[in-house]
Amino acid sequence: MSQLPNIREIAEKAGVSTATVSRVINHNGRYSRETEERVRKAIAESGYVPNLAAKGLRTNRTQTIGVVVPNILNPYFAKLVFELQNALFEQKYATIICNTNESAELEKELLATLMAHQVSGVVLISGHSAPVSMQAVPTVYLDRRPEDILYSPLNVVIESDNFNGGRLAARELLACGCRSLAVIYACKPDVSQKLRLDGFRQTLVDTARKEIHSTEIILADGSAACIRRTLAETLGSKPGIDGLFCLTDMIALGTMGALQLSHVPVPADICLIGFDDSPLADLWLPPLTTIRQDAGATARLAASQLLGMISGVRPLQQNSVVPVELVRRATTRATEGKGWFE
Amino acid sequence: MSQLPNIREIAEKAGVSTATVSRVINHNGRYSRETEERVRKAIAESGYVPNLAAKGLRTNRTQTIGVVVPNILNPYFAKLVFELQNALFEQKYATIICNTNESAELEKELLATLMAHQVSGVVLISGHSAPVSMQAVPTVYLDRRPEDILYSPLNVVIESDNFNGGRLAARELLACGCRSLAVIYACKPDVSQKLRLDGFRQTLVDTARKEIHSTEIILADGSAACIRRTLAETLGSKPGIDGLFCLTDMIALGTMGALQLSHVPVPADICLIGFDDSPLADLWLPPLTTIRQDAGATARLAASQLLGMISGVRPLQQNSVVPVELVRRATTRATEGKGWFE
DNA sequence: ATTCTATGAGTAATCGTTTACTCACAGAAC
DNA sequence: GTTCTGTGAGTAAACGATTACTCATAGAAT
Repeated sequence: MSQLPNIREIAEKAGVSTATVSRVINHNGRYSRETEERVRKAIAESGYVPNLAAKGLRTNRTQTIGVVVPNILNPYFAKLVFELQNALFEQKYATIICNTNESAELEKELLATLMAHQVSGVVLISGHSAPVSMQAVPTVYLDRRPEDILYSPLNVVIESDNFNGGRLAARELLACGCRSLAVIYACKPDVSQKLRLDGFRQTLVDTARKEIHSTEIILADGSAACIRRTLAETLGSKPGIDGLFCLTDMIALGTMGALQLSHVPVPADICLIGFDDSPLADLWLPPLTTIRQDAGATARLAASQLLGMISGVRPLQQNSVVPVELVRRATTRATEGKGWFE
Repeated sequence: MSQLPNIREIAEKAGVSTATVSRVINHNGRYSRETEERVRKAIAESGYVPNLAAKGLRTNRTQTIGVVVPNILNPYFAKLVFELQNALFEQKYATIICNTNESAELEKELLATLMAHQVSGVVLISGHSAPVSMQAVPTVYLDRRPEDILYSPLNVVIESDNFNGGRLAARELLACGCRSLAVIYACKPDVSQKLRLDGFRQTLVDTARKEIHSTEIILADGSAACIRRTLAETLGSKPGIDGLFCLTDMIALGTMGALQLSHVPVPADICLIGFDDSPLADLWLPPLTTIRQDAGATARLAASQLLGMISGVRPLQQNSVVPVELVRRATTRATEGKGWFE
């Protein structure tokens, strides 16, 4: 039960005042080289670690960032969180990660908890905007932009170039020779997903070629069973579909599973393209062609903007768009003869 | 920039002292029903949230738990963390999650950060034991048991019944009629994996049947490329292998990919069984037979034991073993004729 | 010799809570 | 009428850091 040493003990041990110890720790203020050495020695010998609760109380800076995520079980979000954490830890910030399970109510509760913990900033992947009580906390909206976001020097949005992603997907399918396209998504697309959809539609309109048809497949939910059912129905009523754009990788993998079960060769009969470049996309067989959102770049940008706002820098722009790129793997290369299956 | 309200403002608004407000908030001490109502009203009206840094400073209880995990990108660990978080949040505890990327050095640094944050307790999935400076913090070692763990009323180990899991895997393969088995794992198995291996070996010894052979395939690393290469070599030099036990699901999926690429039908030619019951096991095609570690049960047990220790209860046992179970899916059912592929 | 300036370091107030003491008051017991 | 007991609520001292002031000293400038 030996109590942890506090700053007073260090001060005593080094024969200085607590103020001096604090100054040495924070490289803040003046002290002689000799004093510094004595203090550092005392710290090292006693294994002293400053109490961040006390520090946070005094300075209102807790060195803690709250990250709110819809579902950490989704590999893409896990990647995003992983990268965020790395970037923040480098700057000595700890990360409190919260799952909302897509529930707006739970999200409110979690944000209140984060406020209680006096987080220095918040990263929100949510699609909702934060309550007014949080306007004083620097916030980065990541990946999903809330519709009713209130712009302020403490709010910033970072999102992938979803519109262009949708366009790239459409072009790739067309380049593979697909003529009857379908886009497939869960019934309540968020703002980001709508942009992907817009980019896709716009591209088809722009090509303005009579022989190209397109339809939309809307899923009641994202489960494998639902995908199988809905896909079977659609393929039954509209035969000839030869290109599918799935608005997320998870849906793409579910779709691929459904196609494999019905012995539809991919990409020979149907080309398939996802969105996210989830770690699974590359692991799957056949590896999924997809639109890559660069989780590392996005997370690093989010971290730097957030830390900037925390240290009082007004963000240069309220809205950053991270480029996306097509990652061509095995589900769109129009191969000769047989595909990966059958 | 309106400052958050503090307890003094609430006290003023309700016409009582801060002590009374605190007592009402913590259901601690005496106050009349009428006073309580006035205080609650003031709290609700001002959206007051107690400052946990101050509370933690005073009480040494920060309502925060540190969770240290080797790699949150591994779906099984993600599930564990997810469940832990749910269980802890229900009890009003926040969770700081840290990734060690399997680095012992980074782990030390992360633990120091957690100490600085005055966490109330720690959950460690690591294989190493915590440094002595952390002996005062209640700790749950999860999933992987450190070899040199120091038992104390503040240390507890929770692990799956790995030995029995190994046994179940061996029995399942034998029940499928496999006669030439192999177990496949990465070169530095941790304690848990060694136990799985022991259970597997022991079962083969126990059956004591001459016609049953077994070998071990040791991977230099867990990458898909390495699995493919090593597997090809082994299958080349020792033909006839008809049952594979992979010590983790991720290895199992890599193995399955390698087999699919070499057109080996699963389970017709080779039966395959994993360990963990990662969310991917069920998503994959064909769905993977595996030994399920119940992440939900494990996490809930960990949370309750940790919160128990935090509130001063001596744990009943230092070492809890959570049962595992065989989940039979499509990679071991010896089907008639063709398997899922070819 | 006096004043000025720069440097190094200490004093003490402060952050927002909790909680050990203290106390006023009302009713009960004597 | 006095003492005792229980209840409700206030006072003020912590908790461990940071930092605005203050001050002693020494060397430079006058």
